[in-house]
Formats: sequence, C-alpha cells, structure tokens
Amino acid sequence: MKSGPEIEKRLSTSGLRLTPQRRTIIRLLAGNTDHPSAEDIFLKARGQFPMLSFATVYNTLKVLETMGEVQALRVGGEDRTLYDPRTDLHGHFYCQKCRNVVDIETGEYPAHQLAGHHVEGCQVHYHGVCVDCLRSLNG
Amino acid sequence: MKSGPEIEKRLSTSGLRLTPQRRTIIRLLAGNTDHPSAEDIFLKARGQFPMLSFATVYNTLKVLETMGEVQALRVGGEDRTLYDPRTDLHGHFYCQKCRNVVDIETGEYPAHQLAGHHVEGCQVHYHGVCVDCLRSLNG
DNA sequence: TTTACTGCAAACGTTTTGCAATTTG
DNA sequence: CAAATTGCAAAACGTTTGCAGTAAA
Repeated sequence: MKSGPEIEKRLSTSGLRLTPQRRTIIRLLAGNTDHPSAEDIFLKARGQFPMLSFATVYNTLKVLETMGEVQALRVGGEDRTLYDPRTDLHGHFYCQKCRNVVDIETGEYPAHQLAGHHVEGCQVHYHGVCVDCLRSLNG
Repeated sequence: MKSGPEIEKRLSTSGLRLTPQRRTIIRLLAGNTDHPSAEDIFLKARGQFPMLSFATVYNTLKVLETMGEVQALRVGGEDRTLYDPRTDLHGHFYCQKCRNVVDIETGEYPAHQLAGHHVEGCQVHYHGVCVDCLRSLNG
C-alpha cells in the first residue's frame, strides 16, 4: 500500500472524493502490518468518527481493493474477510489457536503446471500454530 | 479422500453413525474431482433423498472435514465454501469469469521463512481466467 | 451546483443452532 | 435402550443494498 497522502491524491485524480471518513480509514491502514477485519477498522475509525457506518467502511475498502492498495484475505476457517495493506508478493500464516495472521516471505509462484490459464495472482495460506502460541503451550 | 466404503467403516469405528443420508453424501463426494458447494451437494443428494435438510449436509461435511477426508476451500471473492475430496498436496485455480475451480499441481510448500511456526497445512490459490474462458473470449 | 458519498435500516446468502422426533448400533 | 442424527424453522453472521440527506469539488 502506498502512503496515505499518495492514495488520497490518486482518489481525487480518479474523480473519487476524499472524505474525512476515507482519510481516517486510509491512514489507519497505511503503514500497518496487521490484517484487520472490516469490524476492526470500523471500531478503530469510530474512535475519531462516532457517526461512522459499516457501509462506509465497506465502501472505502472496496475502493482501495479496486485500486490495488489493499488485498482481501480469507484465511483458515474464518468467516470474515481480512484486509492486507501489504501488496508485494508474500504469503500468510494463520494460527488456528489465536486466530492471528502473520506475513510469510515466499518465493515466486510455486505452480508447476498451469495448463494455459491466465494467472493474475496467487495467494499462499499456511495454517497451524504460531510460535507465540507454541511457547505458551510448552509453559 | 478414501473410498466410500473405507470412510463408512471409519465412521462406525469412531462411534459415529452411518445413516443413509451420510452414505449418499459420502458416495457423491468419493472419487469426484470437482469442488462442490454445500448447496451443490444438497441438491444432488436430495435427488435420492427428498427430505434431506441443509443441516444434515453441513453436519456430514463437518464430520468429513474433521476426519481429514475433505478440505474446505474459500476461493476468489466467493462467499461460499467449496469442498474438495482430493486430499493430497495440490493447489487451486479460480476462474474469475466462470467461477470454476480447477486443481493445480504444485510442488512442495513454497515458504522460505516460517519463523518457528508449527505448520499443519498449506493452501495455494491462483486466480485469473481459465483456459476455456480465454478460448471463448478470443473467438 | 453537480454528483459522489454518508448513515441508516432493511435485505441478503450462507451457515449454525435449538429442539422434538427418529433411527442407529 | 441409549445416544447420535435427522428435519425443520428460526437465528446468526458478515456483507450488501436502497434511499433520502449531506458534503466534496
């Protein structure tokens, strides 16, 4: 994800509007390394915006996703979408115990045979128990 | 996924019960290479079982998933879970046009750094436009 | 002054749940 | 016979939509 100001500029250039709500959400995401859900974002942003609605959060996230500034993620058995502001090639590890997601460095796409399909992207999702949860399990 | 009869045997061994509904769903899945949704399974199974309920389908799928005989899949932006009876190492390609999922042969896990996490599995999801849709696009 | 965006509330589609009746082992 | 499973209907959940009012450019 680009910096907040950069994204804000691109919004205007595209004929979209830079509202205070969007500015808040963008700055919340930019430079963040976690993988918040729409609700996480809603709750944080509402701190500065008591009137904020879910519709606005989803709207803004869809705009950012379309711009390629954010990647929607569906990991593990989680029933909600998480949003990743990191847009370069990497994978994700989902901890089945604490339900956190951490970034994983991966190499190039690991496919051997793509049978002529036109590939536009790839997501690699590991799951298991994260190092922190392992530690607390073993005392 | 093992053969129908094998799974049926394992059910009984685990103290679970082999009902006609489950038998139908298991035989529908075993030896299948597609990636049906719960509704797909429900509709097919209802052919032999007019009284079948969604609850039973979800119940059976959860049992099979716990047994490791079926893998739940959340691909693309799809809002529903697909079920894959193939349990060996492979990836998936999701076509954004026809919304089909096809198996992809992959090599070993492509992670370079797993930072001490205990990995229990991995899913690799490609997306793009499948070879069939490409053909129909280009005439 | 145009039109994109907001908040609200209701709607949506998938999955889960509670429960009485039924069936399996 | 005990306990697991069924079908049903209602509920839950995250997300989307329609709309009248508001605000960005």
